[in-house]
Amino acid sequence: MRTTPTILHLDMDAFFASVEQASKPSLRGKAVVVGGLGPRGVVATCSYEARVFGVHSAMPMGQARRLAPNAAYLVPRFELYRSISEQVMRLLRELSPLVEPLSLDEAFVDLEAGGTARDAESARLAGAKLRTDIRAVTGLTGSVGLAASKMLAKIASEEAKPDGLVLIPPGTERAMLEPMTVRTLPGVGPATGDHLRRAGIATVGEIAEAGEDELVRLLGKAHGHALYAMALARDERPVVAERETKSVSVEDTYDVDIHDRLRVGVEVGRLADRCVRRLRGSGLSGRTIVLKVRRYDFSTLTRSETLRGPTDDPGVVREAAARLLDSVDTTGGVRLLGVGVSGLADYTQEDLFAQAAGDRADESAEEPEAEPVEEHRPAPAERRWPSGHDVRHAQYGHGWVQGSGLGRVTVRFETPYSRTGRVRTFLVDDPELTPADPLPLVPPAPRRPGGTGQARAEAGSDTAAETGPDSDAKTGPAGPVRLPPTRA
DNA sequence: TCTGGGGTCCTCCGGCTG
DNA sequence: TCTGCAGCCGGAGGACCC
Repeated sequence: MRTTPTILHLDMDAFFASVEQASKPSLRGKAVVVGGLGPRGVVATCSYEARVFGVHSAMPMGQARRLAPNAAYLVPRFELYRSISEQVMRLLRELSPLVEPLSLDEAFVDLEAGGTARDAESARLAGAKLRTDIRAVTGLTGSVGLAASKMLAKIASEEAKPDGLVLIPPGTERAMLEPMTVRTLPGVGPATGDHLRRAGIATVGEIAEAGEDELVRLLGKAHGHALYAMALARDERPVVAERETKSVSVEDTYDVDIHDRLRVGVEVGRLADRCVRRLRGSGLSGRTIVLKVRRYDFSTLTRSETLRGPTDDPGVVREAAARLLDSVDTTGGVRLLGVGVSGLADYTQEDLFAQAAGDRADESAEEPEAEPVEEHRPAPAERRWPSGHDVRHAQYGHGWVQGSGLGRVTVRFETPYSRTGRVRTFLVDDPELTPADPLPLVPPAPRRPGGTGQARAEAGSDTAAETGPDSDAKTGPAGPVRLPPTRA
């Protein structure tokens, strides 16, 4: 166990929603919800302003809309988030070569391995500088936790949220953990939490009191030992820069349950192709094919088949998935289908079957996906002009889609560095309106020497009220933005 | 309008094998 | 030759995380 708080955990604050607010001045200080907008969508992330209404991630979108009907609802723009995440990860790698990304918005850094910090004070300075740099480069805020282990660093960053830094001094860990609820510990979700609560264990201190044997009895060997160790603040897991992929899978939830058995078969084939494309894209092949089916009543079952050797042949994966489907009863309808491949190997051509199938496989893997059936897709206008996506108008310049429907699309013309912009409505096939790439959240540094400060100050404006005198901004920071109704 | 998508890890069970 | 056992592997499901 290390004795210095030199493991850093970074967690970007409400990442997707913050990116959207940074790129759209009119949304700053407003309730923003990012997630799937279809009938079965869920919330991916929401701004802190939306959390006030009780909205949280993983909540069904319908429930979120009931709680915060006036919030801005946007579809995720993963490409944009990925590019900003790369900027952040680059800053982390300047601190240490040992960076373990957990997702687009979270990572561990071993500061000791990078030589940037060997004691508490230098760790704190490194963390503070990181937060400043992230703000300068991306215009966003991140929370930093510093501690002697990964578990504690993660708990510290959670405590630091939003936009803060918390360092847990070595020696104080157990006293800090004791009163916390069991759900604080990583690996304790709703089911384990309930299980422990029924056994009279509600806090981390009570886990420690219960003893290791009792924990193993309650939760099994692996989970019991691990949880007991964590309750005593013992966590020796190292920061690991490279993680091997263990499986690749794709799945789709359908807006309407599929009842037609033939159609289920077609969808499974399509998913198998998509899965193989991803597999090949990563230069991998795999032995075990997994079919996942979620039925109309939300019951989920998986069927798997292990081949004699690894494959990345779409024909082989498709056939295996079809065989697995034969053993599943889909009467009543299915809401989700998925195909995955595990038992991965680096791409090798040991699979003779795949070699023999060579050309045919390549052809089918390149096939563009057939158009899904209309009933399972969003309305045409929403499909062409997704909410939140950037556009450019020949006359009015850069903006973003605020809503669309019934042949109209409503655009707000503003950029990350402008004041709150005005709204205009166009016909969906207006030739002057085209999709556009997102702009950087922070404008490129001006060429004149020493002139980077202004750009940062503008991009960092926090509330709509500060961004300009435009009418919409005057609803005040607490007033959620109202998207125009879909009728134009 | 109930409940996404892409992962990882663990447990349990049954069959096979030495 | 039969039986018991341990260990491994495949398959299924559950829990959790972001």
